[in-house]
Amino acid sequence: MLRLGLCCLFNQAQIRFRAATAKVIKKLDRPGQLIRLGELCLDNACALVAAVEEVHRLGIGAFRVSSPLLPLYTHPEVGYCLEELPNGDEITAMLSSVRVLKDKHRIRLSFHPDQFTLLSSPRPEVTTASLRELEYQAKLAVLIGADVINIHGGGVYGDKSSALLRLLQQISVLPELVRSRLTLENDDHSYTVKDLLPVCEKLSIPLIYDVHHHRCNPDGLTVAEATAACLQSWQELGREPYFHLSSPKFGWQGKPRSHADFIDSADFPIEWKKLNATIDIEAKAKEVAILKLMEELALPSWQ
DNA sequence: GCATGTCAAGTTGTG
DNA sequence: CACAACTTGACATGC
Repeated sequence: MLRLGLCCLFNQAQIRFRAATAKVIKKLDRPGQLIRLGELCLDNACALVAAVEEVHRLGIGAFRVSSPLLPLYTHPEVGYCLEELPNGDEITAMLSSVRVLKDKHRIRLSFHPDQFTLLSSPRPEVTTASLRELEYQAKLAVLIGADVINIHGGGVYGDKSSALLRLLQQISVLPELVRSRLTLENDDHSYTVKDLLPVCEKLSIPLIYDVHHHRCNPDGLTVAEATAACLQSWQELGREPYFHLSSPKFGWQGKPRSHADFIDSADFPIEWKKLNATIDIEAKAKEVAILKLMEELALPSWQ
């Protein structure tokens, strides 16, 4: 059976994740910082519990957790670990309850580190910071029971084959907690499914197939072929395949890259309908867009 | 209250 | 060269 996934935020439901800027946190002394950050973390852990409850209630089967769930965790100056926070135990307990709840409701959780997390950069400081971020997300993934940390290929730096070699090398030496969750996704201007497949195959890393990116940045493969490649990469690991879907904001003329509020059901690859898989829906209207798409395509509720 | 400017980070493409 | 886009606005500030 197919399950659709919500990305990070809600539209209608009153569930909000809090944020902080380093500039403001830096004005506090260290104990003050840890108190403030601890409050934000606990609020966000509570919001994540509410998020899992809410997607279950709506019949949505997956949720992408936003990267700054623990704000500024990996910041070079104000970064911290849970053990340092005065309410660290409480936060850890709340995150564990997310795991229990998502198991109970069979909700799949994932992470998608943002654009600064790259494993193909020739700059060591970029790689170091990316590793730190990936280790943070893996630690969080263990706590809440997320099985996916998904990244893009990153930059090309004028030479794609060298960049792919660096990507391959960096992934191959990742700590197991990260590597066992890491996935690669085709993006909309540099790395296609065709580019990433050899890396995925060599490393036994699954591929997340984003059909919208594929349509923006084609590689000669058909949607059916890219779908099959994605399926195989997951199924040989005995894991549930993962896809991304969105619709272009201004149609396919001009610049189709930014995401529309809703999904045009014509953009849904019909061959996906019969799969056992997760499809993250990237649409500005969030859960409202997912419910609309489920209705239009007569997809069953995930409960 | 509400409008507005700012926020850790990388890379690419557009105007 | 500046700036938007990327998976996503939220928060502090000033009126």
